[in-house]
Amino acid sequence: MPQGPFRPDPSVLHGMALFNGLDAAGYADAIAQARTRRIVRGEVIFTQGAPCDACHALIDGRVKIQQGGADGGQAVLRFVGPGEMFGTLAMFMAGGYPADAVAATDGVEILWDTPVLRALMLRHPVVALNALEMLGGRLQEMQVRVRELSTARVERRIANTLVRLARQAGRRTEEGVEIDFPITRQELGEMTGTTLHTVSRVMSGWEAQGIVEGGRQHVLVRKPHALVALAEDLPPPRPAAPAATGG
Amino acid sequence: MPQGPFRPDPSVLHGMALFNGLDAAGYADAIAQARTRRIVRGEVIFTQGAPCDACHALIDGRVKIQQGGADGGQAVLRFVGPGEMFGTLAMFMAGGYPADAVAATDGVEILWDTPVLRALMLRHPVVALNALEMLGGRLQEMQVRVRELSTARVERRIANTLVRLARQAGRRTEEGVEIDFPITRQELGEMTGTTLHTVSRVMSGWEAQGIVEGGRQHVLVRKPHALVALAEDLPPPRPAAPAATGG
DNA sequence: CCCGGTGTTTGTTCTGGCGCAAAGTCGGGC
DNA sequence: GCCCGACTTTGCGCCAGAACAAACACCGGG
Repeated sequence: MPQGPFRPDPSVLHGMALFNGLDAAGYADAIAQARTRRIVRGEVIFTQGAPCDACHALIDGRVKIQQGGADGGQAVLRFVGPGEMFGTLAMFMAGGYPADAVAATDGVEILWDTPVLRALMLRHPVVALNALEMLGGRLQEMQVRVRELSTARVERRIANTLVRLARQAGRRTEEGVEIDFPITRQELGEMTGTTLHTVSRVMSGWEAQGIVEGGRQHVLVRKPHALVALAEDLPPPRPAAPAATGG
Repeated sequence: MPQGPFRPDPSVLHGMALFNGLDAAGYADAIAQARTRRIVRGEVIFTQGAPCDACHALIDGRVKIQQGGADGGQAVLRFVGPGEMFGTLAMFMAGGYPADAVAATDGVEILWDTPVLRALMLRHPVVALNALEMLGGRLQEMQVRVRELSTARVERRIANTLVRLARQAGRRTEEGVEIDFPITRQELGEMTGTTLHTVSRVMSGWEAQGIVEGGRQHVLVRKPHALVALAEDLPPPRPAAPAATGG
């Protein structure tokens, strides 16, 4: 059942942090100016450098945000999930979108034209404060990632990346926590600052220890606690062994 | 002439991006609730994890923002200069300050208690929008840094770091562009995700080519264009030599 | 003027992880 | 059911850059 733009159901906004604390009139205001759109897997939603005409939020699906360098090097900045906004940075900055957005799965987005959302923020300052909170959260995450890339070795970085993915996009199953969208080793590499080869090697090692299980575009975390231990570089939790501390 | 807190001169706010577009009453409002404080070199202004009671802006001096990891690894996130705000992230997030702030030089800061600034933003939405612009700019910088750390080799990263420092804190002299505050090789290393040794080696190489000149806690960029070329990994600009392209 | 501490340079060794190469596997389309 | 392309795994050699180590320069203070 393909279809074009349509008016959103008001209830979708209630899950979005951007509108926390907004009164009913405000919601109506926001809804009235929004439009929604279906997205198909692989679709390029916007590209780095393109002028920013609208601000996006994802209702359903996953969108990969990546940035390419002059030298051709790519880095995956994040995967956007339902309820999250994206393409917001360009709204406050000259120079168009700072990254590419590509749909990792089919989905639905909701969007506001830039001036509309700007006006909305001036009319309802609480929305601006919510936006600050969101951007602040992302900034903090990026700072942590900068530190991580600066100081941690590859294995720990991959572990951290998987831990974050599991938290953000993990589906609990009886086998463990499963990343709920298709992701390649290449993409994991571009999220951690390494190559797909190293990601594959490291994950193979973990698989041999029963910590994770990999498949084609698929990752299952069997022992989340062990992964966290790796991410924090704690000594692996020995079942029972009062190992000497000195040394 | 040591002294304690004092009422700020209203003119200092006019240079600050946060108050762009604010009317006179708004300025008065902002000024009335602010206080200023002298800072001495080496002073710790706040530490990672400490509860955030106030939001800071620097009137004069330089402040280093750094984040430490559980493993002891440190990363320098940025150096704050006059007119810039810092400690703002904590205002929008639980968990206190996400990083340490240490004065790199003597200086003066102006600060607002967190609830005061929050209220100010609700009263004057344009301030919130300005804050979004600031945070957006920082987020974008961090994203670029993540990509850089993910994809670029050490030499290029150091070049980029110096280029950014020269732009942000460069003083034009007849010899070139001079970083206008004391900075150690260690700190440059922590800004680029490498060791002070590697920074020293790389800079020695550049010094031999006349691109930069180093001193104790001091850097002078003699050939900014050459540094930019390194940062972008362009082939070094040959004065005149149609060198063969083939390997 | 000497002295100690802090910061810098430089050498040597060692290794994590990248580049290259090739084979293997999976899934979807025809 | 087969084939093709996309994705993944694994081996191997190498090198950028870290770790270790030591000497050296500079600055401020006594």
